[in-house]
Amino acid sequence: MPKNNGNSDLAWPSVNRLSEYLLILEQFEKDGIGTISSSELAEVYGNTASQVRQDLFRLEETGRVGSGYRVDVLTHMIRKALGLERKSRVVIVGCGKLGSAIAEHVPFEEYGMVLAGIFDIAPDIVGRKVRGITVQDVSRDTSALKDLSPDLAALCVPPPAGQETADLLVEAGVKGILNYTRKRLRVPRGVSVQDRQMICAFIQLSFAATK
Amino acid sequence: MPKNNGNSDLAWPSVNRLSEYLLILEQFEKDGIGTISSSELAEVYGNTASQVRQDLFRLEETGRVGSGYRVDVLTHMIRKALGLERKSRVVIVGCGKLGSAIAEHVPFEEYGMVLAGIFDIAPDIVGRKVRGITVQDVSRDTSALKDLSPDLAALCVPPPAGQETADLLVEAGVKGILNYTRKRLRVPRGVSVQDRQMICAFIQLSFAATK
DNA sequence: TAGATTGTTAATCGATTAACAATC
DNA sequence: TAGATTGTTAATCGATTAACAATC
Repeated sequence: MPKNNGNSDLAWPSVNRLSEYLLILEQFEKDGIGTISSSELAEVYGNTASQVRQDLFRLEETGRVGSGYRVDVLTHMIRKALGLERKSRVVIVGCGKLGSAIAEHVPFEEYGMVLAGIFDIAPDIVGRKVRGITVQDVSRDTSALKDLSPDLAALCVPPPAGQETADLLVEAGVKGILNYTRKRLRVPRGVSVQDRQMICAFIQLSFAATK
Repeated sequence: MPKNNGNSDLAWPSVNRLSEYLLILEQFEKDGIGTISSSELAEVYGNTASQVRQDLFRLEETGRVGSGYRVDVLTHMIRKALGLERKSRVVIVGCGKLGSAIAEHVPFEEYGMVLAGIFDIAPDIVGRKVRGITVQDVSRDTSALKDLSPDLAALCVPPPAGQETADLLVEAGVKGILNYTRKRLRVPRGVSVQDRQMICAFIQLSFAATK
């Protein structure tokens, strides 16, 4: 039986769905459900069984003909395919409402990441403890950022500081930036930026909702 | 010259890009740039000139052969195509760090939306003023939500309350929900949900960054 | 005028859906 | 065994890219 080798590259739409399947499956796991079929997963996700199978087909090991997928095996395989054993080091830059929301609510440890540091420049924020981490001053001491050897960053500073801060991140070796700033960022090749402007989410939602 | 009628339906990937073009163009406008070419926009967005033209082609009125697109005309046409004259009424449910970040930083008014209300259930949050709006108690008075006749909602409550709160929103007539909760929501047909779990953004970023 | 650049059709590419044999 | 359901290939559909005539 031909098996798929784990390093086959996943299509981008597939990666997006897999990360969401993972959350769904973990919910199933918590609810004590041991096995699911592609059509059950499709029902919850909101796509087709065929697409689910096509997505899972790329994974190393998947289901059993006739009886479906074991939830525990599947979550493990998705984690592996998405590279969640990597222990990526995350930093948050800008610790206003949004930055601290991310720090406090995103379960990094559960998905192979570590919140390595939090930065800001405002005197009334620097020095505070957020989720057990002391907020450091980016402006004064660039080496502090570099010393953390961060892989990924969430950029939550006010728009005017966006590019400048992104440059610092790149210099510190960050390879991926989640941009919550309204400004577009210029980064060198090899660094990926995902734009996550909240207003766009609302615009898209408003379009979808009146369709 | 064949012109495109404004109600032609846009492809979903196109809608997503258009909402981001809009932010870019507004930045250009602020910088005093009056005209841009498809290749300049593509350069900033990070796609091809051909794709940009294909996206803009669907709009009612677009550019001028030989000399590019007028930034002001284009922003106006994108706004029109995305339906941003609609004055959608937005409510935020759950006013913790994330909910209040959205309330304070998302420029609803600039994009044809109104922040109509903010809700929570925690006694220490209800009654506070956030962006000039008094946080109301959802649990005690469901009619308060209904009275606002909300169109769109951002769901920022803790996971256990997700479905229950979504039900309230649907009952109040909400047609689109931005789900920041980790749980999947069940909603009737006709209501659209966009899942915006932050951890998924990090997972996707980590995958993209190590690609 | 010559150069630039859109509007728009056609070609290509990739992703989704359909189908069904294999088999638990 | 019969029913269910995957693994996997093929067919379809849609989106992106290429190309170029029209024209500012």
